[in-house]
Amino acid sequence: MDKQQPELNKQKSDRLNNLKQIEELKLDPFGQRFDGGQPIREALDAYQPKDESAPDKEGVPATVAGRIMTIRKHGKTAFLDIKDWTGKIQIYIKKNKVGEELFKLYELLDIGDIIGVTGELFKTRTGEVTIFAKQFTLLTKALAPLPEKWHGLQDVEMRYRKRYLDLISNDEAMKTFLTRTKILQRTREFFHKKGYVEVETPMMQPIPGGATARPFITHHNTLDMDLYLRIAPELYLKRLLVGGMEKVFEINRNFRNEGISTHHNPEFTMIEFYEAYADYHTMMDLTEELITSLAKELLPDLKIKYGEMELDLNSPWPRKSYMELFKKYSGLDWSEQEAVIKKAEELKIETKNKAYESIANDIFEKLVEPNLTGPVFVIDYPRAISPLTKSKKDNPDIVERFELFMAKMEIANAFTELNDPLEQRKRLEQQLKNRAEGSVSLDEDFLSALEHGMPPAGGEGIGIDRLVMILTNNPSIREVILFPTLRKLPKKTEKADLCKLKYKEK
RNA sequence: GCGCCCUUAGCUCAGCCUGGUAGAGCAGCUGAUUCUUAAUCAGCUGGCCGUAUGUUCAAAUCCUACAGGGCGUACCA
Repeated sequence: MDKQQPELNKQKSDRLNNLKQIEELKLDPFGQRFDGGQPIREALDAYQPKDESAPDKEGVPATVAGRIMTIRKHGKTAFLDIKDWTGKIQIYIKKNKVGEELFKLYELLDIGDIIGVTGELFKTRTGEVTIFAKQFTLLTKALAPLPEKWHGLQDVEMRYRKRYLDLISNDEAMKTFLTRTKILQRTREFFHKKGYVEVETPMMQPIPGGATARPFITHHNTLDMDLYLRIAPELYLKRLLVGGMEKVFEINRNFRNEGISTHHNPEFTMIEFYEAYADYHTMMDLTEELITSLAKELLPDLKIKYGEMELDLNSPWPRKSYMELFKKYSGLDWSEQEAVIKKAEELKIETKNKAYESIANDIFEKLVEPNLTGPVFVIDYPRAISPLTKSKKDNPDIVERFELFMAKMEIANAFTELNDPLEQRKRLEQQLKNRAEGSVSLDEDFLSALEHGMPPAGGEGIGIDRLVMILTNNPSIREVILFPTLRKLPKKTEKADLCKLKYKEK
């Protein structure tokens, strides 16, 4: 039972046919360098007179390049909408303006093709700024059709798998990702202005540290050793503090081999920054200043709508203690161990083989966090769940740590860094003891770095993806990561059938 | 990991409850059209109804399994 290979999609074969005819006209269907183009936004702006009494700038020359989104044919004339990443402009093509030869090429154009156009700006009868084409050139023939012009690409899975189609056909997606790069750029500028330097530390680490997530393992053949994709850069950045780099930041990916959800992607972007001679109060001020300045550019009044929630980012942001919040929402004092454990069992929280602090923290996550619309700094955490943090002077069981919550999500986590090597060893050993077998060994080199003296410092990590979610009002982390982690498709994936076809002919 | 939901033309979606020859819009093709804009008008093409198994005279529709995806939940100091 040999099933016939399905025929090439009709639309694709039609386009292939157009391509052949273009080649017969001695034109290159995949184009050449195109000089002198301007962003479409700029062309549109060039037409609009600044003050309204000024006359329209009829006839201003314009040259743009972009993808054809729609074609409205009228016999010997046509209107095309072409789009680049700054905007969309209408092109008017008239047979007796561009000449017989070019008009032949126009007739072979398809939606999705990329063209370059030179002409003059004018306003149509209906008031749309348009380029009256004198000249145009095909820069790339598109052999596969675009998604539907009005609804765009809706299929969520395909939007993630074929992000290029999402970017072409959904303006909102493009906008989100351009905003994301803006946020990254502004963040870098912010830290540079504060005298920080950007550094890069290993993504592949022999001992994964700085957090407790399960790591991804890989293997180096020549060295014949296992390496772990980092779960955090923390321990390396602290080594730099020891080395005398006083203000450092790193923006890069972390990898955690845990579940996937609307708030979790296995690889995610984090900025971590460390400042010598500072503490967690310094970090709070810095964070508030940074996020406020990022938000101001997008939402000048600093009032953010995120889904159903409304966040007011105007300073000052409240700072509330962990213990206080615990009491407020659980109705129990953190020190009432028996009552707390009972409550945990009621809430179906796993309590076996778990440290008390970790059980209590589960309650915190379940009962308190859903109330933290924020922005709010939760400060002063229990020591046992914060092994890298310095204790408060007046209470060794509480540490100088805060987490920033926005829209019920943990956005940032920061400490006054623990710089006592003896205390640090104790804490890490304790942590290892509490963990299941098969956990990783102690990072002795990190401890010896501390023995050489790390200045008192404040340090922090901010989850960039989640911050972008909030600032662009996206409900899923997959909407702000260009290529989110997805399952591999089963054997029967869609083939790039045209490529095969072309290859066969040659 | 568990629960609920989704998968039909290149794209956006109906049809499924109540089994009986697979529908629309966009896109595409042919023709008309020298200021249209979700252009319009006339005609046409295009489906392994996610995959596999059942039940049935008959399955897009009902059952089961699997795959991919979404949401929720769990895990993730």
